[in-house]
Amino acid sequence: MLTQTAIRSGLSRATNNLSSRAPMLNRSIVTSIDLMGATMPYERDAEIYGEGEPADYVYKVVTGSVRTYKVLTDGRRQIGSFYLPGDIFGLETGENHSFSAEAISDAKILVVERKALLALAARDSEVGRQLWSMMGQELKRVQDHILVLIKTAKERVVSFLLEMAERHPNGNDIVLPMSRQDIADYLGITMETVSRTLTELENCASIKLTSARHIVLCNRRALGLLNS
Amino acid sequence: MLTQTAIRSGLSRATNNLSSRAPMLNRSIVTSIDLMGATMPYERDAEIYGEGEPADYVYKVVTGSVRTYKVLTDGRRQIGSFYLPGDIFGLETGENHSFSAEAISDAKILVVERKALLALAARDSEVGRQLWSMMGQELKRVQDHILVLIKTAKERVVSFLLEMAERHPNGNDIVLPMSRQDIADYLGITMETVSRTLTELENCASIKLTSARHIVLCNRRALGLLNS
DNA sequence: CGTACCATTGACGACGGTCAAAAAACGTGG
DNA sequence: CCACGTTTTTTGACCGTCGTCAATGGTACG
Repeated sequence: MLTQTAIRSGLSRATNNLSSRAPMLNRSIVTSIDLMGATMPYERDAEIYGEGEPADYVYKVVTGSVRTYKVLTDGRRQIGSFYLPGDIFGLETGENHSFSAEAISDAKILVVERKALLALAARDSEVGRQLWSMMGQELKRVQDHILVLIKTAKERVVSFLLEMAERHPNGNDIVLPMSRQDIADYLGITMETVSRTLTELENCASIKLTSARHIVLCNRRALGLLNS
Repeated sequence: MLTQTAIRSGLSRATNNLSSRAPMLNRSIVTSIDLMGATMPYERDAEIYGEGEPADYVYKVVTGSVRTYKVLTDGRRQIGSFYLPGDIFGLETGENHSFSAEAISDAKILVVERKALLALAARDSEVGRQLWSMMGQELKRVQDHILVLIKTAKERVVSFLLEMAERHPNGNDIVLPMSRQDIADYLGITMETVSRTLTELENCASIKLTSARHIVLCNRRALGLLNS
């Protein structure tokens, strides 16, 4: 696991690339982050940050993937989101992280100081707007998640597949970085139900399970109908 | 139902109270809104705004209460939040409302122009911070809602009761403005299950149903344990 | 080639949904 | 204030979906 100290020393190198006094107008957050951050490696299942820790850094997935989650008192785990390459996560409105974050697979993560980002936003109102809009996207994502959680098990799995296909570069082929248990904890159902539903979808020729982690959507029309 | 025109004419009176050029430093959003807005009456079940409509106004409950909701294609309704007197709602990051809003009971709602609020935020950085923090509260509320939706029916009802008690001024007495159906659509279960669970809680002496809409929490300790 | 780990499948039961009826609460007009 | 009709809530009976527990099958990695 990487220590906060390791992150700091990595950043001290990176932030030298970017004079914090130079004006940077009309530059998008996404490109700004790339210049401001340092890339850090995390291995499979490594914690990136824990729930309740100070949210001093903002993160962007370079390679690999990430899950954010909470664990209830009785041990049940709820996954809040999956983050794929290009996604930004860990940006909070409060002082502390409200979820924990872990690498799903070995991952390279760009780490940026939060205060550097906020300082940039203060100088460049365009960046401020983009921060606001990112919060909005996050809110929308969570609201959509709620709509998934009131559906039947089959609908949840279909929603998940369509969401993943949407976020995936290559059309109907999906390569899942996460385990069945991760999917289950994201959808609020059990691993067994996820597995059963997938084979059921395969039986009605809507999908093809090339391997456990590689799914092909064969009948998007049928999936759309099943999605509520 | 109130028209947009009616809102506008009400506001034209109100905004005259507040010169938009006068500096207003260190004033909280909540008090600012009170001065900037016009109070409008809505009767029971009246629509305040619809999903997808331009989010040109921000609202604050004066009396009565409000529900925000979405209706899925198959008719299922998901209630996003309940808003009680003092609560602010309808603030969006995007241009349009992502939920619909209705008065649960006859209500008086303070209506404020969004752009007036944003203009104020631009001049007064404290107000900007408060807007940011309100978004954060909204995000937290939705995230907590997700955690409720993965629990059992009994736990959901208990969570709901505790949430309402928390937001209520007077200790263990809860007066619910909303119907069983509203509660059900908020918790992702059926009306019947809500009702059954409440009588079950009454049978084990955790609550007392003085009337259908008036609930007394008798054994907070027991309820806390049931909340998982 | 063996050993974990992960995914699938099966059997069974419980929780909660559905449909229907009864009871209670509410509002309105006499 | 009461009688009546309407709406809301409660209760009952039944059944389907999904969770639980357990065994089997598959895959990756040393």
